[in-house]
Amino acid sequence: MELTTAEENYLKAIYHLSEEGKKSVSTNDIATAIQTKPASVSDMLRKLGEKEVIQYRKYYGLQITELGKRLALQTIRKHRLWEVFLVDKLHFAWDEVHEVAEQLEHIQSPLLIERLDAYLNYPKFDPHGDPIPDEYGDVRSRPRIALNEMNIDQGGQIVAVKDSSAAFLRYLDKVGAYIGARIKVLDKVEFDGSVEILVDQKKTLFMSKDVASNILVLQS
Amino acid sequence: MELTTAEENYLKAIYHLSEEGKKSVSTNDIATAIQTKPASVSDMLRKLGEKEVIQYRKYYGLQITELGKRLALQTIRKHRLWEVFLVDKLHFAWDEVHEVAEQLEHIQSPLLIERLDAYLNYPKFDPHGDPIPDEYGDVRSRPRIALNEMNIDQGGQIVAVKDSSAAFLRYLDKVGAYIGARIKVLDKVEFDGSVEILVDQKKTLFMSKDVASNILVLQS
DNA sequence: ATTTATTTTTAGATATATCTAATTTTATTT
DNA sequence: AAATAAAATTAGATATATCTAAAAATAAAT
Repeated sequence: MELTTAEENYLKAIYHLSEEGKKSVSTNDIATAIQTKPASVSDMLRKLGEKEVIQYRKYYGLQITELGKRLALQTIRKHRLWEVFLVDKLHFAWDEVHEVAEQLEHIQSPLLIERLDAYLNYPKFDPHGDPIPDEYGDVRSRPRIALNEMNIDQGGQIVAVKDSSAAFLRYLDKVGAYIGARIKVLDKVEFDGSVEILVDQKKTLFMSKDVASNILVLQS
Repeated sequence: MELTTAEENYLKAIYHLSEEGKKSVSTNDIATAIQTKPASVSDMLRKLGEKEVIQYRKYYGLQITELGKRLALQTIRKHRLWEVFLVDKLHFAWDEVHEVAEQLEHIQSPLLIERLDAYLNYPKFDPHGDPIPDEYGDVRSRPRIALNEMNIDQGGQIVAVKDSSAAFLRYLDKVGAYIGARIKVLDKVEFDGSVEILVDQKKTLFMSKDVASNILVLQS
């Protein structure tokens, strides 16, 4: 089963929206996610339905099929592996990789991905801390918690960010709260939800609730 | 000027056929080279003519323009750099690379190609022995200069070291002056020949003359 | 339960890239 | 030079992917 680049992009968006715990994925949601118009989405949903990567009934909504999930995860796997390559090998910054990976993820060559995976040493997480599915679509996801929801004296490791906008990533980089940093919660201010944390056992950092709620931590 | 993937493929074929010393490139030749029908070629030639990458007069034939040559060479450069990557880094056999490189050559990202070039150590030939054009389409290599001989405000990219002892490489790695890093000379101290440089537009670095004179820079 | 608003879909256009079949132009032969 | 062959182009279709504007279906509000 072969998908076009456009179809892959739609399916990936549908997968992500489905995973976000929403009861159903709307045509409008997809249009927003993919920066297109609802009319185009309707058309594409019909096609994806015919290809049986989603179950689609007009006006009723859609559900991604097992086949669809498998294909979406393959694309996500490729995207994240390329991100690792760009950051680890080509010294791209976190916030520079997305656009390029969006293109690279559509390259068709199972051998290429197999070799790339090996070359990168079978990474389990991308530079944003998101898990990389294996070739069968399995993910080893660990339980993660938002930084602002941790208790005082609890420790852990920053593994991902919710908001991966360039501005936010630049900010994190600047204050030294990189993916992989070991942190510990020193204090929480009830009033505004801000937190004080210790980074790598040396630097203390104050963070607003807004910032902290966008940082995901693997508790230890 | 932006070309579509199809246009890039046609232009590349036209460039190759033109280089083969033939007096003129025929519609049929192109159709054969690109595995398509003459009717499709006629259509595309009109479009390429409008975009001024070729000079085209119906029934008379075509000639690739300077602009066309430049764009074709850029695509060829990308194709051959990816081939080097696939063979040198991912251990593809030389006869397995073509198909994948045909896809990779269309990825749009000047930064990616710049970094890839650096990562591969500025190869001059691909695995088939064909020369890799530089970013201007030239096959000749540009002059490199020792870092301590650059002028203030001049920028460039670290491309090699004279002294490649382990100790020196460790030092470079530690301060973040890796091969491929984009640098700019911020200041020079007359007294001892030391320099201050900006690395990747964020980190400033001081270097003694001894260190700087062992670093070779490709000026931009 | 009607009316109103929102969401979704369809109808009809546009743009790219391709094809087959028909036509036109150029080249070759007699 | 007229007839024939070859090459190149146009006309008209098809397929993908998108859009705007209109219509249809569902959801929300009075």
